[in-house]
Amino acid sequence: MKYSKATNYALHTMAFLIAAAPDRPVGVQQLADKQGVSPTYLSKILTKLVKAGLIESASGANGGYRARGRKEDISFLDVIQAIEGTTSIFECSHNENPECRIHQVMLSAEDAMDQHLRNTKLVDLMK
Amino acid sequence: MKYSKATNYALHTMAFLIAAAPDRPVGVQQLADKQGVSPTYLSKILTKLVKAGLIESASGANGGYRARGRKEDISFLDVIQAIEGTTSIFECSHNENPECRIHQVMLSAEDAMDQHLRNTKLVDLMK
DNA sequence: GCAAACCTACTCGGATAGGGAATGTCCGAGTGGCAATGG
DNA sequence: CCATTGCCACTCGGACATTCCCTATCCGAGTAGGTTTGC
Repeated sequence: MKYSKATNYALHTMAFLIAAAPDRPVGVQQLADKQGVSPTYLSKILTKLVKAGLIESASGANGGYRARGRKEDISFLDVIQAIEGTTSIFECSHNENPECRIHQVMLSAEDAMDQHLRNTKLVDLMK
Repeated sequence: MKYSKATNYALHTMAFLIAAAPDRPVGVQQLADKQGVSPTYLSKILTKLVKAGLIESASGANGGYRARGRKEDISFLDVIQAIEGTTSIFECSHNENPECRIHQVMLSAEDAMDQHLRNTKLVDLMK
């Protein structure tokens, strides 16, 4: 039970993009260098963030990635779900019974964590 | 990012053991039948719970497993950590810097979930 | 002693994660030809 | 007629997107043999 490293890279990348000046997009090479991973690998992660609508990409000369929308609204949960998906953290074997108390407890525990991640925005990191 | 099925089995098994009458230990065969897994597989899960001190085992004829200690004190977190271990849910790639703000946010989010799991006891399931 | 029950080590296939190389695809920007226009 | 200007098509290279591949690790399960204990 762990978050993948991709989530880690995604969070750091998003934090960088949000902190960067918004006029010029940032290339994947620069982002990859900063985190010590290959550009190809990071590109896959960035594509997920693009599909989730958190950033936008520009091809061609002077292209790159740029944060999208109101920066103040982007939460940790947005980034995590873009990478990990939105499936629940726990699956009960007794799924024929949606009333399983154990399942309910696990869901509410997960919800407590999600609330925290939803209320913490990436802009909170820089103050 | 998911809890393993073993955790699921462990929780259901613990709930059953706590609900069972405490006088006679329960055999692994009976527990396995109830959840539709092989006895040998469940045995490995039970061994982890024994090592964590949550249950105790009795060899020989009329042996089996039995909840240990005060049932009211056994929380969801106890069972989960017995199976999954206690390592953190998130590892920051920038671990050379323990001050990483992203890491701190993730830890506090995990702590919110742990609090919930720690405060919910298995006896709460039966009322 | 024997059978019931747990304990442990080993194996094994499949799924997933982490990572990289190569290739495909898109797009801005330079370039060059050509026509229109003004002197 | 000649030079300047403007326009259009084409190419080219930079940059993202995607596909394929390999490796390591973990999970879910099962087998086999050993050990303990009650009768």
